[in-house]
Order: sequence, then C-alpha cells, then structure tokens
Amino acid sequence: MQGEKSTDPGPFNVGLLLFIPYRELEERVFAAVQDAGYTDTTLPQARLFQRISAEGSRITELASRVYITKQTASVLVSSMERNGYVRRVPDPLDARASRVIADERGLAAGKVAAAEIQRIDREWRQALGSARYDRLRRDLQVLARLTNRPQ
Amino acid sequence: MQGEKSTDPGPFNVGLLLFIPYRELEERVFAAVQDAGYTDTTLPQARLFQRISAEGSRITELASRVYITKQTASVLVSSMERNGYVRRVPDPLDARASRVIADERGLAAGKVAAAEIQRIDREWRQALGSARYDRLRRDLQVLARLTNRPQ
DNA sequence: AATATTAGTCAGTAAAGCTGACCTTAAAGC
DNA sequence: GCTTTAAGGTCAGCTTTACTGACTAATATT
Repeated sequence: MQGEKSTDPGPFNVGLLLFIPYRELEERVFAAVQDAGYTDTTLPQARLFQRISAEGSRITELASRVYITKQTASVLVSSMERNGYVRRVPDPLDARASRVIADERGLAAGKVAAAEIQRIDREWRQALGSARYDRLRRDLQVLARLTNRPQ
Repeated sequence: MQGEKSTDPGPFNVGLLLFIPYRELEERVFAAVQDAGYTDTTLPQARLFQRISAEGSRITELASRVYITKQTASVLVSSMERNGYVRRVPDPLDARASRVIADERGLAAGKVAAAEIQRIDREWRQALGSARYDRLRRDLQVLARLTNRPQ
C-alpha cells in the first residue's frame, strides 16, 4: 500500500457528479412549474427559456448556450410563442435578427421556477453548510468561465 | 446598504452552474468518441451507456438513473445492441428481467471516453488547484447522495 | 461594387421520448 | 395452496426534439 495522492474519487466521473444534482434540480423545478398549471411546457423549452436575458436574446445566442442548432432553437421558440411564453421582436440594430423576450405567461412561470430553485438552494446550503456551499458555487463559476463559449 | 449575507451568487442559478461545465464536458467527450471512429452513437445512448455497471444493469434501473422511461431506455439499448455496443443477457435470478452489459465495441468506445474525461479532469484540477478541485468533487458527491434515487 | 459572413427560416428526416396496453414472472396476502 | 398485486419488459402509436441541407435577406469586409 502506498500513500494516496488525494481523496477517493468515488465511483463517478466528474461529468456524472455534475449531472446527478443538475438533473435532479431540473426535474424538481419542472415538476413545480407543471403543478402550478403550466402544463403546456416541455423540458427542452424550459432549458432554452431560462437563458433568455432581460433585454431579449437572439435565436443564435440561445442555441449556442443550450448546445442545440439554431433551427431547433427556432422551433422551440415558436412553440413557446404560440403558448404565450415568449415573443419575437425585431432587433432595432440589425434588420436580419429578432430578439426573443419573455412574455407575461413566461414571466409568471419563471417566478414559480425561481421559487423552487430557492427552496433547493436552501436545502443544499443546509446540507453542505453555508461556507462550503458558497465555495462550491464559486468553483463552478470558475469552471463555467473555462468554457470558451459566450454566456 | 446592508452587510452581504454571503458571496455574490453571480448571474446564474445553481442549476445553470452545474449545467454549463457538465454539458461542456459531455460535448467534448462525445466529440472524442466520434473522432475515434464511433460515429454510430448518439448522446442519449452514451448517457445511458455510461450508467451500465460491470455486472450488468437492468433496463428499469438505467431508465431511472438517466431520468427517462423504461420504454425509451429499451429503445436506446436496442439501438446500441444492433451496433454491437451492448448485449442483453437473461437475469439468472429473475426470469422477467434481463441485464444489459457492455459488449466489446462498447468497452473500446468507453476507453476513449475515459481518456478524454481524464484530460478534462487534469485541466480542471489545474484551473482550480488540486485541493479545491478535490473538495468540489466531494461536495458534488454529497449533493448526489441527497437525491433519494438509486445510484 | 463585389464578396463573404451572419441571422434566420423552410423542408425533410431520424431519433428521442412520452402514454397506454399488454404479457410474463415474482411477491404478497389469505 | 390459490388469488391478487406488483414488477420487468416489450409493442404500438404519436409528438417533440434535433439534425442536415438549402435558401433568403441583411450586414460586414475588401
């Protein structure tokens, strides 16, 4: 037996370690939104929706953030548009482009989601301890910035 | 102005903070596998594949881990089976069930994936520092255990 | 002015993912 | 034991997601 280099990595690779809590949170938040009556939504739509910025976002921008093609993003936006979650407005600076902005129904559903995320946040903060949880978030931000993708 | 409770949470919620590095890793690993010649694979298949244990796993078990229905899991397994990545073997203990096990081609592709994950691991460890990276992994494991899902 | 790039849609197709119905075997209740 | 309930899995049918390729219109570049 030799001295261990570091901590036991456990059975999971980093990808899985990130995936498990991520997917659990997503599932809970989506369930909360559905339970609140927003049943005409889907997970892929929600994934895109949460990346829309306050000033409105471009289709291409959203596609890149969610790791899908712009064509797929366009379809998702159209569905959400039909259901009153978002709107397309012409971009004042670029006549080719349009900006996707959250509409009333979208904002309302977003509040439900935010509330559930806050609940989970509290749970996780309690489980890890406040300092450790904050550190975790900071470290994840560092990793997020490592990707050379616009965020 | 009041004293801050803790660190600036940044623009992203925890879900997003987990998603961004997760999805980036997944993308890189998948690209590596494709580049190595395993072009008859898809991301959903790969997500399921990596959850197959050495002794073989049940369809239902895999479905639960990946957050999909058993029907969908069955379809993914059938595709991978056709392409030689996995096999179904009857479960000796339960005549209803079968166990999915990795086949030759699957094991080979798995090695390519593992190598790429190791590369990313090194990068991330370097970016955060060894101690901090290990701590991150430990904390993620704690969160993973919080979900009351079989893992 | 010509050319290349970017934003986005349209069309077509394959894969993923769901619900519901069903069969078979195992477990639980009596 | 026998009956009932639950669990593992597939089949069928359908919608959504997601891709590639082709195209239009507008902006940038040279």
